[in-house]
Amino acid sequence: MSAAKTILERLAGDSLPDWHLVESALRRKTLAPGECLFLVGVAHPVVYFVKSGVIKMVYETYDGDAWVKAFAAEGRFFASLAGLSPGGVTSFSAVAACSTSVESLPYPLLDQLGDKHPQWQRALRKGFELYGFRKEARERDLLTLSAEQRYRRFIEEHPLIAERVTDRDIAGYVRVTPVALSRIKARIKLRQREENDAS
Amino acid sequence: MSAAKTILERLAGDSLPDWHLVESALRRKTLAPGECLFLVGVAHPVVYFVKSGVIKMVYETYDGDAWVKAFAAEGRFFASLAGLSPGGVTSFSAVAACSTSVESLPYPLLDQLGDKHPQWQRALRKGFELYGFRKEARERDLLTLSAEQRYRRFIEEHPLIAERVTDRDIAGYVRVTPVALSRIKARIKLRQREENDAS
DNA sequence: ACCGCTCATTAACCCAGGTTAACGCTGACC
DNA sequence: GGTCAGCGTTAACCTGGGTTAATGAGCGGT
Repeated sequence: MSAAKTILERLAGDSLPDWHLVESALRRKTLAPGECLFLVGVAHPVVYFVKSGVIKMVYETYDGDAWVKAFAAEGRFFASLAGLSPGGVTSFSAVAACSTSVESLPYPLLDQLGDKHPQWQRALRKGFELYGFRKEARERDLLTLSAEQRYRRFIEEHPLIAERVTDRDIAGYVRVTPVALSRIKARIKLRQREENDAS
Repeated sequence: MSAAKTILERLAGDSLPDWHLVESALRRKTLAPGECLFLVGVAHPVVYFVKSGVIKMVYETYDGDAWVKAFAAEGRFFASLAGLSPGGVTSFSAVAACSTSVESLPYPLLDQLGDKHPQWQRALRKGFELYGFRKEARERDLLTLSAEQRYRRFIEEHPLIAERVTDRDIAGYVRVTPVALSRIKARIKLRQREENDAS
């Protein structure tokens, strides 16, 4: 069973017709740590499904900084929305944060299936709904939490990702430099020690 | 012609069947500056369409800070995605940033229409797609730009909103305190004056 | 005209995080 | 085994933004 099928049927809440069309369009790819799935600024109307490992989605600035928009681990799907619409280009790069294997589907095919079958249209709508929902949560964290709070939340909510990616990438996700993250970790450790001493 | 119809048909790229059902469910509301459209944490499966004015979507933290997630001016639609799904509650509050009039539709009706007509399902999907697209841009700005850059971009891209809302709200959107925004503005003005003197 | 309110600005002080650089560790490659 | 590169940590210094407080401008209410 492909990862894509599991993920899409969970979205649809139903089995999906014409699956053979999808099956033959499905591509599998394995990436070594640091290997690039797609670059920013290219036409790339493709949806990815993560089978194992972790993909990081990265924004790069002119001055060479790289900030991590999001991680996607097993069971997640993702795409650059900007790169899906005709004529659009990706707004970020996708890079393997550790050994990772993914499946991919061309978005035009999904779009066609959506026009043909209500189950597919529904799956796509739910997909965008979920995607928007995640972005909303991320946006809220960036707006309302401090750097230390964002770090703590990430460790709590994604311990399995945290142990597989470098601190450098975690820093990029928390939106601080690696140096600052190191200080934050030291601060937390210090406070824990103080609490233990007090008790 | 209602604002909702214009916006939804633009999304669908088509005319929408069963519009009379929508028409009778449509509610119009006018808000004074500072008046609240809905509060955070309530079940509120409603989609809004802005006819005139500006709505600000606000995250409030425990310690009383209020950060502006987004503004919606005429021609925009919005909703709390978290508040749309059954059993979910809104993740932010919506408040009029100036005199504003809006139209609203219950989401369950739209969901039903989506199951019934492909044109509606398509409109909804495009709606979520667009919503996600906007979040993606906002997320990128928060990750990759400095406070000053975020301010400049906001002024450039939304001059018509900027002139209708308070600096306090702009500060909340840029994610700095009003004091810091004032300093940023002073810094920009100072630099402009220096440039003029040099020439 | 007066009051009271909110908003924008400015100053003073403080602190978290950015920057640069040094150091040690580990793991890949020869 | 030796070399080299990248990572995480720590220290020193600097800066942008948070905090608090004072001031003044604008404005609705009486």
